[in-house]
Amino acid sequence: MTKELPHHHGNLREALIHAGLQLLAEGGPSALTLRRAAARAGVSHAAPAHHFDGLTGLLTAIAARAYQAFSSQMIRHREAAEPTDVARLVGVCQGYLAFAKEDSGLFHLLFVSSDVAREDAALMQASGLAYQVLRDACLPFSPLGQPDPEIEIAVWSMVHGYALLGLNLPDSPKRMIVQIPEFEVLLKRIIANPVETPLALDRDIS
Amino acid sequence: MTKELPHHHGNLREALIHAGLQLLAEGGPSALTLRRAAARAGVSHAAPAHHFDGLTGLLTAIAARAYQAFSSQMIRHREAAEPTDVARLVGVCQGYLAFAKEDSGLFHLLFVSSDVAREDAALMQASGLAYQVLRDACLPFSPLGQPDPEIEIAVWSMVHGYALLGLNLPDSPKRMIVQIPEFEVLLKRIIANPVETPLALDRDIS
DNA sequence: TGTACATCAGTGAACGCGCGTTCACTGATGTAC
DNA sequence: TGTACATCAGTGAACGCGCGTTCACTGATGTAC
Repeated sequence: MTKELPHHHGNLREALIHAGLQLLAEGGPSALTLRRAAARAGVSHAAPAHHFDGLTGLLTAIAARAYQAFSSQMIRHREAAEPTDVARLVGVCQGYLAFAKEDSGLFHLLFVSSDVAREDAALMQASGLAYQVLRDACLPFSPLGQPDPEIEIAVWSMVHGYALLGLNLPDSPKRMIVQIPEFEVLLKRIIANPVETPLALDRDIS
Repeated sequence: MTKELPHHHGNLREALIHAGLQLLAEGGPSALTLRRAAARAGVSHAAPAHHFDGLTGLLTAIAARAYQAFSSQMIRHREAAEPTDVARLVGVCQGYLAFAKEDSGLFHLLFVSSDVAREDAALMQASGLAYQVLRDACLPFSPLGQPDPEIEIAVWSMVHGYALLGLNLPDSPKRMIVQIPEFEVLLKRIIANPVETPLALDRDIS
């Protein structure tokens, strides 16, 4: 807590990013301000101006870092799954949901916050890598063996909506539903029965 | 603009709600404050305290009104659709998406904002009615002829995720997708091929 | 119908808060010679 | 190896901003008699 770093911090930029990640994890989106991040990093509130272009700059750098954690979470769940195409896609989605639930402050930053410079190069690269994980997992289910926007958006929309309904759903409608089904069950409605090739299923229907 | 209403406003509560709806529509979630709503209603900034329990009270009243508009939008699209079960469900979803797109400030208030008193009775009633519209539209696709959480959550998650990705998606991943499919196409993956009864499809596969 | 009075719904000044930002400054670091 | 000096990375005081809230007040409304 007490830092004896004399005047020059050494790596304040990195320290501010980590402080911001902590603040978001602890108090949600509204908990992160420049002044608080500076205080958490043990530095005066004017110091961040030497490293970031205002609050937006700090938020953008944190968002890029958060996308990396997001990708890692999806990959971790994928690698822990059975080595089948279905299990790996389910795993990626479970990583998506786990990140949304466990790091909801970061999830909000990635998908909701309007204070992030979305055009930032590092951020765009990090987000592109994250979405590539999801797309790769969808590839085995594309009818032509190449990326298929239809299945990608179907899976992506469903997992994203499921994540956000779980996070933000008012209690009233939640109570209207007797039991929330597992996401895996919902997902299989999409991937097990491709509309285009109903005869190519590996379930025997004859 | 210039109001000659002398001291007593008449129906300030209603005027504040409408001012808030306007502010949200014009400037998004951050544009609505007590002071601005009061100014828009042509009244001093201290006046709202006589009608609402702080900012949260005003936001909650606005959210209840927004749920009514949300329901209306879904019903309007449903009634404009062909009188088939599929077309009506597609219509309800298109109403859902239209509301999210056209009234994104209100949509944010309903599903994202943390400044709303979710336990408010009027709000819970309004949200319950809105969700009932979606549930009713799903009913014809439930295998047992009674509400089926699985299909409801599947449809709900997908339409919700599709709406939010369309609103908040960073440009980078958007550019990764060649063409965003229409929601109707995605929806039919869910409702046309129920997992439980693959042989009961009305498409001929023999 | 008239009068006294309680209640209601506004006003406007003031408060404290945390915020991002600016500014002159100073101590530490790095470099040229 | 030393020395002069430019540059960098901090400090802390101060600024203005808009916010929600409080407070004593006052004009308008409604009611009892």
